[in-house]
Amino acid sequence: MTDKALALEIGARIKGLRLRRNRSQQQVATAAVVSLNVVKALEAGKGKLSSLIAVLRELEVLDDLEPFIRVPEVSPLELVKQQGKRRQRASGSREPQKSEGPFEW
Amino acid sequence: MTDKALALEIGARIKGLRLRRNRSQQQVATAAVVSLNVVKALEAGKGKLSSLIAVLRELEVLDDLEPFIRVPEVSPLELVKQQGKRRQRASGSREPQKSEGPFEW
DNA sequence: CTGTAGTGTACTTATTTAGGTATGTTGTGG
DNA sequence: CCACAACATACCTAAATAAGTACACTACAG
Repeated sequence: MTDKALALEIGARIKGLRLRRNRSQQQVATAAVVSLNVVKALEAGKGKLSSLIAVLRELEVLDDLEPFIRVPEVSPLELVKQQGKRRQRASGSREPQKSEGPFEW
Repeated sequence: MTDKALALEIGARIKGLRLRRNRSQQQVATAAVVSLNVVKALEAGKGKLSSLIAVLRELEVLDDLEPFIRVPEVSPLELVKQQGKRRQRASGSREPQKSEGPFEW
């Protein structure tokens, strides 16, 4: 699925949620404190991240995004194994940009 | 949690995912076919929806968004009960938008 | 400790989005 | 069938983002 197609899917989902609640674009826009154009744009797969958040909050579906937000907690015990230091920057290799790097664990 | 705070959380999540894979902002930007500035913006909670999708795809976490995309399927049986018609517009109430409570002088 | 890649901040210009408004089409209730 | 709210499309101006480039700071490998 292309990026564009996914954006359209998200827009369709927003529209579906809105209709399920039987609310007009104008009502949602007003409640989310954005313009009517913003709601139309989002339902067309366009717009800013901040606009998306505002509308999703109004539609009360922000919880569905938490599985993404959630960070796999690392126990304090694991932190010790990591010497209590978390990576703040990438690389670590002195060889500059080796574009493709396998992701092993 | 405010919209702004949530946007920052998402940005932090993106950065965390990137570092977990030990990839630089430039590497992710190039792979996602966006500019370095876009990755920086996203990690700061800003940017467009299309940019977010491109970067999340590159980080291979688009699957985490599916629980949101997923539409609660309605069985064909339920469709019959709904007379096979799905709402295409909101309202249904003949009472127009009661914009603001009565305006008193 | 040192050199440097990675990152944050900042600026310019091009493109996109936001807000406001206007007009035409159509789903829907009555 | 009819009236009208809901929606789509379009245009304008302002604001924000995207892309490119530059520079200062610092985590971190050696």
